Amino acid sequence: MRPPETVPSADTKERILDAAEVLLAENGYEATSLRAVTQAAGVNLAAVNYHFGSKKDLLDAVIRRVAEPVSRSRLERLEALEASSDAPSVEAVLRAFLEPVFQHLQDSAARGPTVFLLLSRVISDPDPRIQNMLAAAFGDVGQRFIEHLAVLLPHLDEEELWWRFKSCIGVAIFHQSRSLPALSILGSAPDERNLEMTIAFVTAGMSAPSTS
Amino acid sequence: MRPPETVPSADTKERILDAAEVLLAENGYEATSLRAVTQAAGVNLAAVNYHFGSKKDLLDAVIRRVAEPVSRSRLERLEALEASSDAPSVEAVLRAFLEPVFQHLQDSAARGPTVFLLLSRVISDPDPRIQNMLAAAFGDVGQRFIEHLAVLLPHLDEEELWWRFKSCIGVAIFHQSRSLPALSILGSAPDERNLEMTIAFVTAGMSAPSTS
DNA sequence: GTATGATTCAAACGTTCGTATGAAACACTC
DNA sequence: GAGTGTTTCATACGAACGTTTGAATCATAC
Repeated sequence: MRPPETVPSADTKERILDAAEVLLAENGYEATSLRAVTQAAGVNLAAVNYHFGSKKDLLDAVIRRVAEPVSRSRLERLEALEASSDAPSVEAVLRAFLEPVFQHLQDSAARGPTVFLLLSRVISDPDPRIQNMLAAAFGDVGQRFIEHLAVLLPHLDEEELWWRFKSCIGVAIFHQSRSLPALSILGSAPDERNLEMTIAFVTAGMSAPSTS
Repeated sequence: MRPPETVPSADTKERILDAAEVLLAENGYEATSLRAVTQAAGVNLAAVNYHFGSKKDLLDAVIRRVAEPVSRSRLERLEALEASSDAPSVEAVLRAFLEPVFQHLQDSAARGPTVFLLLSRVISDPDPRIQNMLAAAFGDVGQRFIEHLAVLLPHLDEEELWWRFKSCIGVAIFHQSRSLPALSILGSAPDERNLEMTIAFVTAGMSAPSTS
């Protein structure tokens, strides 16, 4: 029988999630062994399969835990824009999309710089199982943002609108990755400047004249 | 003794490279086994270690073979711009950077859409060995382009210039990946339109007002 | 305190991996 | 055609992997 007032072994589950988040981000999915995760979490090897079912299900849980607060914050900001009387600017919409990422980065800074490094690793994985996880975790919110951008940028055909929105995501993801460290030699910029530079770039890109 | 007019077993080496390029792009480095590569290439398992030394060295060879024609074409176009009498536009420089990628895509279309999918997989790998491969394969050329952009965009401090150039790479890479297929539902656009949409986006982003 | 279900644990299973080995097959020179 | 260096081949090795198992431990209810 499960007493409803206590979640059984929430501690073990969370320690596994914490360790898995860091190690999956550092090494990627395939190169992260459950032995390394359970050792870092200080739990038994079998605990992963007991609590999550499989390695893939653990990845799914990690992604969901990261995505949920970001998606919620994005929606809140978008609804705040909708509540305003006049139409928002492109920059305001993109800011509502990007700021929650940086905010989550700062909130979890103690856990290390690995929160969205994980997404930069898994997002390029063509495995349909993983792409479905991402679509389930972020897809609905992305759709909402595209609908708003379509109103603000009516001169773009659907194809170019989606292409540009995907470009915005690519920029944000790429900067959270550890790609091309040679291009990040100066990379000690505070998160706030990184956010402003990103918004300036993608706002200009979004607002460029149509190619059609 | 090696007769200089024939490269010994160039056929086996190239068949391994062809198969490895596709499989590494599809599945990533860790999830690609040498058994799958050698079976797809129709050669013996031991041929990889004989011809390349190790799995990492095979990846290195694959990256180099992809990077070399692109880097050479990029440099040629940049030097053509330098030879011109008047200063090139930002768009012209970015076009010199991006067009060789799309050209290589079309040239190797018969091998499948996997040429740069590979790069989108390995570029997010924090493994220093892999990042060093990429830096060796692309770094010098990137440095040359940054120097040109610095002249054309003197109002950007060094940090923002590098950030924006990295953003351009992020956009190009992300679109070559298979990330977020839901955002590519219309993705039957011809390569040429994809190139023009990319150039429009990154030219506007590069030319945005400075945030400092 | 005893019974019951949830959780943890050490140990093992079968599989797959990258790599190494030594003999066979080949290409070439003299 | 004997000799030499190169390439291929079947096979094996040790290690690491995800997962399973069954007993031990814990927490709770009666």
